[in-house]
Amino acid sequence: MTEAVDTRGRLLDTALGLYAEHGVEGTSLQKIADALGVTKAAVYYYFKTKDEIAHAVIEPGLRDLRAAVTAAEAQRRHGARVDTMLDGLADVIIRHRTLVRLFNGDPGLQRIVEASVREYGGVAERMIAVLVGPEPTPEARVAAFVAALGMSGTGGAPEVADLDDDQLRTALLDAGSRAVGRPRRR
Amino acid sequence: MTEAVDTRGRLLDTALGLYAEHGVEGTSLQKIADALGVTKAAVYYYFKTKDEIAHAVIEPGLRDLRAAVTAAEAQRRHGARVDTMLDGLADVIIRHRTLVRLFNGDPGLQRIVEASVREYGGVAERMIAVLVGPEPTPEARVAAFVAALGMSGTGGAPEVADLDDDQLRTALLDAGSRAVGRPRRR
DNA sequence: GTCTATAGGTAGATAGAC
DNA sequence: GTCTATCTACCTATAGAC
Repeated sequence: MTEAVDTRGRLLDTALGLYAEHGVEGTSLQKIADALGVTKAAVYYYFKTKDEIAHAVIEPGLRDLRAAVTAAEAQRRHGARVDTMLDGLADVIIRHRTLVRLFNGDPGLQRIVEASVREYGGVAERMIAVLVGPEPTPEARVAAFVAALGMSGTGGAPEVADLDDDQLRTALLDAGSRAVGRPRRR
Repeated sequence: MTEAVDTRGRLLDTALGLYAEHGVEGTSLQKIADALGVTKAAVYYYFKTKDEIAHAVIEPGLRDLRAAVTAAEAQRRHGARVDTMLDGLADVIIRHRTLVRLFNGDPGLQRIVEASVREYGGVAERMIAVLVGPEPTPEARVAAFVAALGMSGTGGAPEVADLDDDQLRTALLDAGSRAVGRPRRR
């Protein structure tokens, strides 16, 4: 614990907020520096390049999602794999509301994610594979995408920002489960 | 019908492709001009500003979506309103695969859309209102967003680009209908 | 209808003072 | 750890030739 404020952490928070507003490619280092109240040169003290900032912004969300996918893959039966996956996805969405929306939508952020294949490791593809299950029909693939993209997009939408974490988590899980054809009992 | 190629139309197609790759704010006039094989000045012959291009790119999709929402609102019973809305949304998604994905995800494009409120007219809000119905519980609101954003995001996803229009349309409609709790009969 | 040329500004990135 | 100053490259946009 240092006495100084955590400038690096504040920088990442600031960058995420600006990404949500202007997209990654629309967010200049100047904008980040201005919003943070420092100069561009100060930003370069923490990160060597612009891409490195975006990379650091998405890292925590990517870590949590990878853990959720791994937990789902560990289940033996298909039904349990799907349930565990959607449950873990809902948790990740709640913990990273803004980030997950950009992850699905902003082309600039997607470019960053795909460029760093090492850490990425195809986590989205693994998630879809779990949701699709052993019979990869077109219908099953589309249903998996609708559930995953619908839950992610909704979790980051400003229109549901008024819901508290528990309400949103439960409602996302219900809708996503129905989309893949596994409605939850009440 | 002119002998000359439709440069203005090619320009809009080119811009949409670049938007999908780099986002609206990451797409410069230079990139558009280069991809088109002309100079920036030629681009300015057709459009006075950068925003005007983005505006023209989204206009056809916005028109079709508005028509679909209006048709749904004209139905008397809630069930018919939802069915008509999802059916119309699926059609719009099929006709504008790339655009609809950006519409939901790219912050730069959303800024353009919201800036032109006249043509916009809150069509997204009207669509959600139709899907939510007379009882706007948090669960119903979330389900409406999951269906709409899930269908839109999936329709523009490169992973389903191999499906033909009819296959994708039917699968999107099935998954979206289940998400809002109105599963279709087969 | 497309071009060259250029204005005026901002981008990412670096060097070196404090 | 943050600053000033600066580089080169690119940006949007305009003026005017052909």
